[in-house]
Amino acid sequence: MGVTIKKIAADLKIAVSTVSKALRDSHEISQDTKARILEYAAKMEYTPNPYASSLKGKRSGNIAVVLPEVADSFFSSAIDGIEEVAQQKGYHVMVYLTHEDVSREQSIIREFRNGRVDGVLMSVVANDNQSNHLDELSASEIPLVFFDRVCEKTKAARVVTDDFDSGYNAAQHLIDKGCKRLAFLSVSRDLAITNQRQAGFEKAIRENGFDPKKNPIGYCSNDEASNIAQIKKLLKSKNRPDGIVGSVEKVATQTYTVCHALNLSIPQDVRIVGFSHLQIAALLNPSPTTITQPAFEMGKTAAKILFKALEKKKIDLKNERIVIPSVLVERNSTL
Amino acid sequence: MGVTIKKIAADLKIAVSTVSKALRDSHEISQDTKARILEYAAKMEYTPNPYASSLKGKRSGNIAVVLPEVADSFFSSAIDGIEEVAQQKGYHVMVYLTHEDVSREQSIIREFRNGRVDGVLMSVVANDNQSNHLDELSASEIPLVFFDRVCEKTKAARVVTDDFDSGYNAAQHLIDKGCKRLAFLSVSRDLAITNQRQAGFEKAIRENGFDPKKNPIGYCSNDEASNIAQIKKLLKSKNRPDGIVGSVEKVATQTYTVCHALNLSIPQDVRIVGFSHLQIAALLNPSPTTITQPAFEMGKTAAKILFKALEKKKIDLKNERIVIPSVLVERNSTL
DNA sequence: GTGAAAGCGCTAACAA
DNA sequence: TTGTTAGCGCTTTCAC
Repeated sequence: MGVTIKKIAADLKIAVSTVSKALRDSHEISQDTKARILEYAAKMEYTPNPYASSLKGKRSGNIAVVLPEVADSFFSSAIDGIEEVAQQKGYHVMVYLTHEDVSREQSIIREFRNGRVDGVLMSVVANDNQSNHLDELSASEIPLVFFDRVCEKTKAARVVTDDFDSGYNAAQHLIDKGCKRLAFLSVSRDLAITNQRQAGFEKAIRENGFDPKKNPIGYCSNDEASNIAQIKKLLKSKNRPDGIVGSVEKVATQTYTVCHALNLSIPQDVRIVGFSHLQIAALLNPSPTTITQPAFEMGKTAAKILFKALEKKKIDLKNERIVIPSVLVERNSTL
Repeated sequence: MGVTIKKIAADLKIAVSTVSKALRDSHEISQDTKARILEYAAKMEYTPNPYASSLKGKRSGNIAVVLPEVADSFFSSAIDGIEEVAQQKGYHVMVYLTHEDVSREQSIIREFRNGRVDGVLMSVVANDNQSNHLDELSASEIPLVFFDRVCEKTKAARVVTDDFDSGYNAAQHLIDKGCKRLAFLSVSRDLAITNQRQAGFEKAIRENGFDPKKNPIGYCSNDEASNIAQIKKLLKSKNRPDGIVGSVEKVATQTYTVCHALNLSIPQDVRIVGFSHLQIAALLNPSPTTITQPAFEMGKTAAKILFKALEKKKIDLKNERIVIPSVLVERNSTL
């Protein structure tokens, strides 16, 4: 092990409690001793053992970020924002990937019960209508903040984007550009955010007097091949849609792939709007019109809320709800 | 707090040590008591406090992954691979971002001195010729494994790709396609991997009888705007190169951006090969020929090596060196 | 086969 | 102002 308080105390022939207090800059300790201790500690490159103090009811200094995946520009940017705030606050970030698997999510969450982390930031898995594990966590003393993919049933702070409006805007944009037959590609009936986006989409459909039956909703999965097959089927159908809203980045890029494969030109044959956070959107062929989500900001904000809860134990943030708007960035896929 | 061993012992009116042993399936404990304890623990949803046992010389169960950034498909895939192995082994992954800043890297590493993590996986910052903090870590009992961006001076296990050969292949591929004047875009004079790639590039230049002076090496930075300006200057010069090797993903996409801005056609005016791990490469305009690095595999392998060291304390892996080859994927940027 | 007790590094009453 | 001591949850000798 490294240098401990005990060793410093022994070397300096003083009590451990004196050292402990000096290191925490207690007013009880004289300037002289404080200086002597601080200097020696610095010289010895003392670093406190975080887990020893966590045992004494203090914090471990670790927070958890639970995500469906990391190979998605939305989530990686969110991590970026979270890590930035955490580093600033002296906290450490643990990353967990659920790969859209509820049972993994459950076992991950359940491991948090005994002090591993002080707080949890999370985006839930799709296809999940179980929320016991989340409710349990929410009921514990460990603060929980949802970001992006929230679980509606569970009481917890949440940071989301304006999903309903974005879905509406995406559809309306396609209609404005002349599309007559839209399709919305969702990923799950159980995911609040895509349901919101879908609801916005449907509102635009109705407002424009379109027939909902002719403007279908497709449900994609976590399996690339089956998504491709499904989108292919959609785009080969007699009544092929001429405008598509991709509710998450993955289905938007998969739609691109299918269009390339079927030799459908974007935007001539099909116009596409995708929810996305791609840095390199401008380089795609053609560059996609996107609903660009404030991923970095959402991560940052979620982390800030969490730290607010961590710093002042009293605050109850369960009703906190922050909405950070997305932006429709027009590019060549909807010319 | 949650349920502790102490509580279980009290409830069952037995000694804490008995409970502890039963939970670790010690042979000292009778089947009966073991069963009774295990059942009760399960019922109470007992989860051990990981940090209490870490204090007793045991492991915390946490490993650190230190990266320059996460918004890069190479690093996010690497995290994916690392997290997969870690979850399997029951370890937890802490992510730290250095943003190419040595001082951040130093303070992050120095925080590892006192038990926060059991082991470290890392890709070093560019522009760093200081390695004291890495040497210190390497000398400590905390095992260290470099992946991708290694520090040559520091003794530690390393997992890399075949950088030299990949650089050579990239240049040779451009030459095969008819390029007469190449450029290599590096990111740092201090980064072993890009230096290796550059050395391979230079070998191809020499072997083909090209004049090194007319096939320049450019050094990009971490600042997007200045890179764009630099690449712009290169591509506007009288002796504009007709073939470019981008040594990391970022400079490759930046080169694309510049070509679009200057109305240079790829591959007619300039051919491009980029080191990259982009999932959606096929969708770019035009689709780029890439040196595709085995990011996921590298992460997995690095993690496996680390766990090998963690499980058997004796092993010294400082000389371990694993090379996982990259693959040149030909697409339309070098037609 | 079970239990009592010491101790990991640190904090916080309480005593001096 | 400084020191003594107990204890956080757990593991591990060593007694019984």
